Amino acid sequence: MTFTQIHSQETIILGFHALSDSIRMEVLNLLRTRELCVCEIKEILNIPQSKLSFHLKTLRETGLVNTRQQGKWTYYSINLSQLVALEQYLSEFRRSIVLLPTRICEH
Amino acid sequence: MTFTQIHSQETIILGFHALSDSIRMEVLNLLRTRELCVCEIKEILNIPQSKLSFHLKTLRETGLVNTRQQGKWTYYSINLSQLVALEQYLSEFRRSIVLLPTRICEH
DNA sequence: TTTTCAAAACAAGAAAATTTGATTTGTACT
DNA sequence: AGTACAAATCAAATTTTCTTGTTTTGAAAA
Repeated sequence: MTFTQIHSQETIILGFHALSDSIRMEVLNLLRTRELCVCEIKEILNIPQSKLSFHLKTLRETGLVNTRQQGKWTYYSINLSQLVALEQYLSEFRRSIVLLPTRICEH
Repeated sequence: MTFTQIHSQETIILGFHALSDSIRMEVLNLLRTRELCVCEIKEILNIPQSKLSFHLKTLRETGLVNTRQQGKWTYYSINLSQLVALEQYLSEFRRSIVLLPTRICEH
């Protein structure tokens, strides 16, 4: 790769994987304007607690969300920097593209 | 969602899924500066033809690559517009984020 | 029309991700 | 200590994705 790479390719790939699920996307959408605790997300999405926990773990592990524990509750919020990292990866990748004319395979 | 959505959420999710695999990413990288036919990609990546075909299908179905048939060969190239669509989705999503102070769950 | 080669499609098996229900952990309250 | 609730963890079942080897399709050349 010829362009800046702060995050490893593996980190980027895991990030895109985290974004490739509708439940995880819904969670990120909910967190766009405010932090929420698990029980709130669970009630809004109306899914089992362990299922949500699984997806929250994916989002946590890929750095897309932050967590904050307060008493019994755990609050989740968006981690802007990781989102920006993925955005920049795509942006740099796209800018590195050179559209060349058709060619011939030498086989 | 409060912002522009040209592509359906499902299309976006499938797009991110396509980007969440190292072989598919390597293919996209190879296509950054030129189109290549399947046999060329296969030799560069050194993977079985059917395996490559599977991943190329994913890239095709999600609109990330274009194909051009010439004689016996099929040339693959990057579809810029789909890449831009994913980039814009991330960009708009990120810009829609409002970082608010901590709050309290009303449970 | 037979042969050859590129590449898609297919079917079966393997691996990975997701779902489900149950259990555990941690914190606060009595 | 005992109870209650939030949320993580775990194990088993299910589903989806990926891999492998084989077969089929299509285009060109003999």
